[in-house]
Amino acid sequence: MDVGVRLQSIRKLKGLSQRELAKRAGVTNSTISMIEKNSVSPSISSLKKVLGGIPMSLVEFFSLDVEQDNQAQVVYRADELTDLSSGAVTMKLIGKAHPSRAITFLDETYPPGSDTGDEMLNHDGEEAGMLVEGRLELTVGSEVFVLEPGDSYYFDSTKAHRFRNPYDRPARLISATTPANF
Amino acid sequence: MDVGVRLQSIRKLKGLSQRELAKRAGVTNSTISMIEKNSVSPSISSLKKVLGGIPMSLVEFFSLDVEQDNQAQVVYRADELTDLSSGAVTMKLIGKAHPSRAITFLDETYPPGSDTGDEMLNHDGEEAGMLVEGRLELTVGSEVFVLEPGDSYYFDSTKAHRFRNPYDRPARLISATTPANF
DNA sequence: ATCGAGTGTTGTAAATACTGAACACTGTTG
DNA sequence: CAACAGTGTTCAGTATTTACAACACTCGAT
Repeated sequence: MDVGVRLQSIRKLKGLSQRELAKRAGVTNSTISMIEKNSVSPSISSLKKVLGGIPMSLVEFFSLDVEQDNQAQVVYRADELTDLSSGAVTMKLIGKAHPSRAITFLDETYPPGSDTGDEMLNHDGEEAGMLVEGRLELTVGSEVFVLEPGDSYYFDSTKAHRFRNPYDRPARLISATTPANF
Repeated sequence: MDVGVRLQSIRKLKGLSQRELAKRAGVTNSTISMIEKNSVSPSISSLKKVLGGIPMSLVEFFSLDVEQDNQAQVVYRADELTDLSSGAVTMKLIGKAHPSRAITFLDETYPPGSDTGDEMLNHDGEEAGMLVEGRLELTVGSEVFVLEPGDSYYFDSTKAHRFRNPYDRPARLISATTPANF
């Protein structure tokens, strides 16, 4: 985890000295010194105060650890996607080389008659997508929508949701979910 | 922020008692009691220990505050998207009704000859997309790729990147970025 | 109704984090 | 070189957090 190293790199990135950051944050320079040297494990309240001087939220701060993956494959040809299909629905994942990815980006095809059941409620995360071909029925909570090509959606993954294709042509959907569930 | 309330609701959601969570986490029940009552502000190390008993990461824990937005618009028709175009490139944002969204989900059109400059390096976040129509040139770091319809990409936003359409037909791209920059 | 096992909430003492002031080290200026 | 303004580190004292143990309470079962 290494809170100290992370804080130090952020601080230097912003071009701040320990004293300067300390003044903005309302703590002493020694506090920052000790945190950066990992000689203490700061309390939430003081870390929050410190980050307030940057400024940066706790979420942003802790999100930075995922950011060290690199050198991974960038472009995936149409035939290189990872197949995650379950049942009739074809789901292809972009970014298989990113082990700790933040986004699940999918190319999904719903053949006529296909259906995802209600999904679990996920207690975090959001979901967005755009229909590229065909027509697709989307249920979110108690609302039902019919998507046409070019139509899109955005909702909290906490809400119960379901995709269904009761039409006679396949529907193709490009979607993004965060955080990654797969 | 209210760390206490959040911890308590997560713990109850998992069906754990203070003592049960304490045992799994390797702390005492009184610690958890006091944290939940906000009578102390736990240190990072102890909060991490506590969350380890759930289990849940610090990122997940702090991400839960954003999750309270609800009742927002779900489906956006093709003509309802927010236009974010800058210069020649047409960029349409899905999910304008989500003020604190986690994903920037865009429908982008690059006319022949268009180009995004090198973008700032963003020190967090990831980026994915799939080409739907036309051809498009993508530069990431020192590598150059030509995307065909159905081809996709995934990379860290920290890397310098640029999109360019030197061809004679418009290119249409669907992309997702996290965290939201707009 | 009492026992037992569960719950969450306190005191007090030990452990840990934070402040304030000193220190040692750089680079710049006169 | 000396004075200075900046840097990060360290140490003693103070403030806060944590463990351990006792307490009060609820709920079922004997």
